[in-house]
Order: sequence, then structure tokens, then C-alpha cells
Amino acid sequence: MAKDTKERILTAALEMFSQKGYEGTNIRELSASLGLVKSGIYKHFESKEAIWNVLLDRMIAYYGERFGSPEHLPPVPDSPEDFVSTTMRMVNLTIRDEQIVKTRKVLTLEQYRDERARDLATKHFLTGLTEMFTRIFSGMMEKGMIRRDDPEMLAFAYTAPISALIHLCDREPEKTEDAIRKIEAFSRHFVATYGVK
Amino acid sequence: MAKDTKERILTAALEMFSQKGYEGTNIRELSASLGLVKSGIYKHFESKEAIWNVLLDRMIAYYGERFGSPEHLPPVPDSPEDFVSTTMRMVNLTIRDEQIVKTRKVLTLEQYRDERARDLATKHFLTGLTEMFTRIFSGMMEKGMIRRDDPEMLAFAYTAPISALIHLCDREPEKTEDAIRKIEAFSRHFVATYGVK
DNA sequence: AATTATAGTGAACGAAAGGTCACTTGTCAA
DNA sequence: TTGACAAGTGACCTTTCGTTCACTATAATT
Repeated sequence: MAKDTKERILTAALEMFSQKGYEGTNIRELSASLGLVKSGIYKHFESKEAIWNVLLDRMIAYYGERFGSPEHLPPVPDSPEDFVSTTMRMVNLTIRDEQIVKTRKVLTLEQYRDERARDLATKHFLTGLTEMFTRIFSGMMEKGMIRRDDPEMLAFAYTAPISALIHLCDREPEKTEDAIRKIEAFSRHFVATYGVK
Repeated sequence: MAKDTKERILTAALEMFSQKGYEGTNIRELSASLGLVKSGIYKHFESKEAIWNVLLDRMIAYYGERFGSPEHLPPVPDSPEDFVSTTMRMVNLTIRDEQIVKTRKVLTLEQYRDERARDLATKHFLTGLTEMFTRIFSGMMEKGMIRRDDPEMLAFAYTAPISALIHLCDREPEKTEDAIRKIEAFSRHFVATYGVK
């Protein structure tokens, strides 16, 4: 029990930051949750802020990897049912993956305090998903699956409601099942509305 | 300069809470911003938490007033253009009104810490607007302005993207003009999509 | 076997937090 | 005019914060 302590600190810090925020988190409690005494932390990080910075750097890097590189884009679905299930696969990942949930929470809590968190929040909550689905809808229009329209507008109209329900799950996890059903219903409503008859 | 001090404290506290969060706000700075020394605060409130509770009570009361009573519901619009301008009037109010902006920010920051803030956040960000527009869309369907569909689904599909852009304005005020244009474009897109031909 | 770097301990630090209290000041009713 | 009270001050209290440091135990390196 030595070498992985740095990683364990980062994991515990993300957990606490995402629940209590940066200011609400204190080093004593953080180290205690790892079975350490508080000064032990400083063998791995020079300050509380340093922990925060490493976490943010990783969030930014992870985001760039996941949304920035073209090979991570989901393929253009080739049926309405495929479209819905592609959506639900992404939604389930983003709601169940603890790392991603905590990242969203922490960005929510620190968006007014830290400029990089603010920028990343906008990408996470708004522009990232919109860009991804702009491509998907463009592809679907070319395939003739949905009627020709502004793909970016459609992407925005599609992802923002889903995003809102994902935030609801973060805020009130007991409503997760309900929210997922609503997302699926919305997804079907969407293809029914924009799909070619 | 005496009697209104209590109100001035509440105003300043909402301002600070909305920027730095509850934990990030300290009484010294708060009182200094009012030209007081910190112990002066305690002549008006028995603790920092008491200030928070009064603010939250007011938010809850104000919300109930604004969204709970039927007489505050906007009338059902009677043309697509009227629908768009009704929306834009509401959006402008909710984006420009400092009190409302700060309320949203503070609910965003405290939603994981305070249960009442969490509940109010869900109403503010999701269910409140949806309920309001469910009635509006029901009315519009009866008038034959838009095609018959699930009014609640439409309300959700309409308000969530607008909500997302309002959050963007809170996060990055410099993008406000742009966001308002996007909201209007979205509103027109929406009536064009669901309106009867 | 001796050395050295690493991880962790526990006591202590100064700063800043929320809060208390004896005191002064200004206002107004009796 | 006086007394009472609300509003504000400044010194002080306790607790907790992030951080430092001399020290120890351990495991790897020479």
C-alpha cells in the first residue's frame, strides 16, 4: 500500500469535491477517508489546489479524448430503432459511469469559481453533445432517414432535453429509472416528429 | 441607516452565495461589503445558516407565487408570432432580472448540499417550466394552432433547450446576446415543426 | 550490510473561520 | 430629561483550516 496512494487520493478527492465542492472539502476528512493522517497527503501533492488542478487536467484530457477524436464518434444509425438504442447506450454510460457523474457534478459546482471548469462545463453540458449529434443528423439526412433541416438545430433540440434529464439524475438519483424512460420516450417522439413518413 | 440593514444583508448574502457558494462565503467579507464589522451581522441574524435559511424560504415562497398561482400564467398565445414573443418576454425577464439569475446560480451551487435547494432546483430548471408550457400547448392545440400531440412531451421538448441556454447565460454572460438569438431561432423552428400547415 | 529514497506519523504552526460579549452610540417614547 | 432599546463596534474566544517539519518505518539500491 504505497505506490497507488496518489491515485487513491485523486479518486477520493473527486468523490468529495463532487459532493461538497472544493471549498467544502477539507484535507483532514479527505485523508481520513483513505486511512491516512492529513500530513500524508502532502507527500503526494503540494497543496489542495494542486489536487484540484490535476483532476481538472485529467477531466480536460479525458473530454478531449472522448469527444475530440473522430474515431470515438458513434456510427450513423441506419434505422429509427438503431437511433434510439444508440442514444440509450450513450445515456446509460453517462448516467451509470461514476467517474463521469462525478465529473459533471464537480463542473456544476465549480463553474463560477474556476474558468477552466466553466469552459469545460459548457462543452460537457451543451456544445459537445450538440456537435456530436450534428454529425449524426447530417448522416441521417443523407441516408434519407429524417427530413432535411438544419442539423445543428436538430442536434440542439435533441440533446438539450436529454442533458436536462441527465442533470436530474445527478441531482436526484432516485429518479434515474424514471428519467431513463422519459429519455427513451423523448427519443422516439423525436424520430417520429422528424422522420420521413 | 438602520432599519433596512437586515434587507441589505440578505441582498449582499445572495450576491456572495451565488458567486462563491455557501461554504465559500465568509461573514467578515460579507459584512465588510456593507460597511459593517462582522459582529454587526449577528444583531440581525443569529448565524450564517440563518441567513441562508431566510434566503431559501424566500426563494421557495417567490417560486410558489410566480409558478404556483394560476393568475400568473401567461395567456395562451393566438398566433405563432405571439407564441415566439411570449417566450422571448419570459426569457428576457429570467435572464436580465438579477434576483432570478442569482437564485438560479445559488440553487445550482447548493443543490447537492441542501435538500430544499435540490427540490427547488428541479422545479426551477425542469418541472416548473414544463408544467407552465404544458398548459400553453394544450391551449394552442385546442385553438388548432399546433398539431395534436402529447402536450407535456412538447412542453419538455420546448423548455429544456431554452433552459440549457439560460444556464449558458448564467455561466458565460458574455454569450447572452448570442444565446437569446439562438432561443428565438429555436422557438421559430419549434412552431414551424409542430404548427399545423 | 550500509545507504538512500519513499511513504507515512504526529505535533505544531499561523491564518482564517464562525460566533460571543461588554460596551458605545443614536433614536424615540414616557 | 431621562430611560430604554435597537444598531453598531472592537476585542476576544474556540474551532478548523491548509500547511510544515522533524521523525520513523519500510523497501529498494549500492
